[in-house]
Amino acid sequence: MERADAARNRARILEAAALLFAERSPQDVTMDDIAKKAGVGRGTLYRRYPDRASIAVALLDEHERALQERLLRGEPPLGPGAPPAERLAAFYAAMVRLLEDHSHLVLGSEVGRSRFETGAYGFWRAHVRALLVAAGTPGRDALVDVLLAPLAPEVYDYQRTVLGLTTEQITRALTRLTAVLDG
Amino acid sequence: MERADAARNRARILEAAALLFAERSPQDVTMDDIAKKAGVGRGTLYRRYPDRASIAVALLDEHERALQERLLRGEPPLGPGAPPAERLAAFYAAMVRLLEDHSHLVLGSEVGRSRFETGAYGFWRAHVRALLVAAGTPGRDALVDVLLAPLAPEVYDYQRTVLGLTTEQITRALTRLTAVLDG
DNA sequence: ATTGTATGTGGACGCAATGTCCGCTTATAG
DNA sequence: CTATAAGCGGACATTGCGTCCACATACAAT
Repeated sequence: MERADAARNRARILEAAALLFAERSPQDVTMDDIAKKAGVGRGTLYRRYPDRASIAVALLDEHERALQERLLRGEPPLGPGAPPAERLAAFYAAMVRLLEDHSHLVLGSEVGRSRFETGAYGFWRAHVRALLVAAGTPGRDALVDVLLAPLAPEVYDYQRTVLGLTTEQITRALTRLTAVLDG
Repeated sequence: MERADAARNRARILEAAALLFAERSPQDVTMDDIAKKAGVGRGTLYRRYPDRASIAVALLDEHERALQERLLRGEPPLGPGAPPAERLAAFYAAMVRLLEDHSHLVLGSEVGRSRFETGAYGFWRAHVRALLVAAGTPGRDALVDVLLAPLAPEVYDYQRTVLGLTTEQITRALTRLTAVLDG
């Protein structure tokens, strides 16, 4: 059971981190910045969150949970019921929304390899793999990560920020990937 | 024109870096390690290579050039002449070889966003885009990076190291992506 | 209420790596 | 042989990380 002061500080930390992540590039936010803004000491911060990524993950958590819930029990085509290809397309569209709405958080949490070690990646992976099974697509195990790769925050950020593509263009391109299901 | 001692030191630095990158994880190799192993001072190292990534890029350069040459002027299906889908499949196979043979270098050079800023990425991008144009595929500009995303070193490394997939499995999965060309 | 104690706090501290700076050295040209 | 531009190298300041521990405080048991 969590003590009252601990709970208060956790809330302060998350709030401060959200503000800082929103106002500047995630890797320019130091653990010290977060501690200062939250009004807690360095040790208190490290007690719960060993690094920046874990804070961003905590902040993302609720949004990701909401999407996961819709994937499991929501209406088709996102939820169960629709054909696999349509469900995959709906999943892509939803992920683009998530990336767009919380790009700063996602960039803060999932830099490089750490992306694969989050629980969320495991969930997306299981979901897409199930769709591949349902569609009877061979070579699932390798195809899953291939299909998830374009959702890497760096890729999305590059497409949006550097190339100046719209969310619609990206969503359409991702939708074309559903062609690999039936083949 | 480059002075003799400068050329000697450049060679020493690259050789030392190659050894170090081969023997341990790239991010565990510090600039200081490289300088020490090369027998040069810190300032000498920084004079040419502002960071680890630029050294890895230099080391990768010749291998990438060789592939680029084959893409431009080599035999089909890698070089010009074959249908776009086959050329894309051949490109994927060649990139898997490159990633496999030089994974440590690639991981050292292209962590996260920096991948998109290398000249090599620009080349791969132009190549794949040309294939999309040749195939008459719509939505090129967004599709290019989607098709290149699974070649991100982190993704490949995750598939090989953590999931334990074979190069064949990965190549086959990538080959399936060529389905998006005709559709 | 009081007190005991487990839990939590906070900032000082040591460490490791970065990138810069500048006096010294050396290659090369005339 | 000498002038000089280019290159060298290591000391230094800086920055961020993660730990540690003396102190504080919430909560429960009496």
